[in-house]
Formats: sequence, structure tokens, C-alpha cells
Amino acid sequence: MTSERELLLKAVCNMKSHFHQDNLQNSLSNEGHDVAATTIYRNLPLLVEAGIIRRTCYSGVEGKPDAATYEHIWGHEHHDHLICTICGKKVEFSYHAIEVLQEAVAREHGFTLESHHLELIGTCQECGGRPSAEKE
Amino acid sequence: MTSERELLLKAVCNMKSHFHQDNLQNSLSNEGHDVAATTIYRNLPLLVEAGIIRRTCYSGVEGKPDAATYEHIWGHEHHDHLICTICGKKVEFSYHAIEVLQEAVAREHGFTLESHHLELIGTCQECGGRPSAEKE
DNA sequence: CTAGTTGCAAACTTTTTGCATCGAT
DNA sequence: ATCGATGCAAAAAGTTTGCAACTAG
Repeated sequence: MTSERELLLKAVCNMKSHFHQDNLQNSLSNEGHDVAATTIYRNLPLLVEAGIIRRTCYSGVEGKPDAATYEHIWGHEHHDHLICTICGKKVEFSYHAIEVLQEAVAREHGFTLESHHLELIGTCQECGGRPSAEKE
Repeated sequence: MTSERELLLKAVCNMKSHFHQDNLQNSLSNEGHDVAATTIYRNLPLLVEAGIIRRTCYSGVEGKPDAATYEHIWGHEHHDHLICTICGKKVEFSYHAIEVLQEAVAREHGFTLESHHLELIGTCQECGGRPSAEKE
């Protein structure tokens, strides 16, 4: 409705992956748009309601251990994440068979699924591809 | 090492499922043990390091929207959660086939898995067993 | 003109830190 | 006696709220 919201929406869509309030503010700032932090804080929940973004569960980004992070889900197929514990890289993937099994589990427990969140934590190939011990 | 830590450890183990700093402090308080919040905050990360508890990703409990929550994993088989969006009930489950597929996905992407976290979100049978619409 | 939004600053909540004291080894 | 842990209070960090000015419809 307002120009700030348009800007915010654009900024959100330009975010490659996960972001938080501060990222948005910086991003807008770099384009010469000064939007108050308050405004962003107030609009993020609205974007969530609108189904544009979703609040992710890994809170904390580089240097901000307690910041809430979001990701956009508009025009974004559902996906889950592989997260490298060493370099922090996040790889998105989706795997139909897993989703099918999830449905099965839910049904077994009488649940009707609305959504899910899956996070696989480990080390990526570049970081050694092994837990944390010796790498030849 | 200290009596406070023993108490804390006991309190943690007595926690049925997810808890946060405040829960622990209350729990201890009810037993007549007064432990400073600071001490709990300082020890929780140690317990995590020690592999006794883990930090969960759903932050926010009744009334405390920003509280970090933990769950203990000692003597606790790995499990994932089904969460009811209506009543908030959390059901633990584990399903071998899903874990196997997770390994497969990780391998495909060159990752070596250390752990994972899976959360299925929906409505439980008692709450209607369906998204949120009509229940006959 | 009215309703709702913005921006600033102050309030709040959760967690961390400084510092003196206390306890364990 | 030494080294680290505790507890209190104050500081941080992130987010929310109050309020006056502003803007879209």
C-alpha cells in the first residue's frame, strides 16, 4: 500500500536466501532508501501472513546470534536444507520420497500435515566431508 | 563440579520435553534451590557441549516469544517431532526409512551427516485432523 | 478527511558481561 | 591457596510499543 512496503517487498524478493531485518535495512540503505527498522519489524510479520516469506528456525546470522531470520517462499518450490557445520553453507534440496514418508508418519499419528521443516546438519565436501576428525 | 551444576543437571533431566532457562529456574525454585538466572544461562551451553542437551529451533514458549528452548538428548533415542498447530502438542517419533533417505540425500550432495532435525507441522486428530477448515 | 503507516525514541525481553565473593580441589 | 563458579547488577542485543507527523485513498 505504501511506497515503503513496495520497497520492502522488492528487497525481500532480491534476497538470495535467508535474511533478517538488518540485511533488509542495509540492502535498502544501499539503494538510497532509508526505511526505519521499526517499519521492517512491523512489516515482516505481515509478509509472513501474506505467505510471501516464512520465518526460519535457525536464528542467528554472522555476528547476530539472536536475530530472527526469514526466507521468501513466493515462487519458491518447497525445499529443505543441508547445512555445513564448518563453513555454514546452506544447500537447498527437495526429495520427494522423504516427503511421502513424512505424510505416512503423520497419518500414522493421526496428524494432517500442513508443512514441515527438515534440516540436515553435517559437513560439506569442501570442508572435508567428514564429521570433524582427520581428513587425509 | 559444583552443587549448582548437579542441581541443574537433575532439573534438566526431569524436564519432560522442551524447556528454557525460566522453566529450569522455576523448577529449581520449587524445590527450594535458588540458582541465579545467570548461572543457568552460563551452564546451558556447557550442557550442550557435553552432549546432554540440544538447543531446539522452535524458540518461544507460552508467553515468552523469544526464549531459547532446549531438550535433553541423554539416554534419549534420536527422534523428530510432530507439532500440532492448534493445541501445540508435540509428538515425538522416529522413522528409520526417513533417516536412511536423509543419508542418501546428504551423500548425493557430498555431505557427511552429523545430525538432523525434522519437524512436521499440522493438526492432530483431536484438533480435527484437518488443516483448519470444517470438521464434520 | 480518515484510516492506517511511518519514524523516532523509549520500553521490554532475553541473554551476556563485569566484578566481588564463595566454594571446590 | 588457587582457580574457577556463583550471584548480583548493569549492559547488550533484538524486538515491540507509544505517539506525533505524514500519506494514500
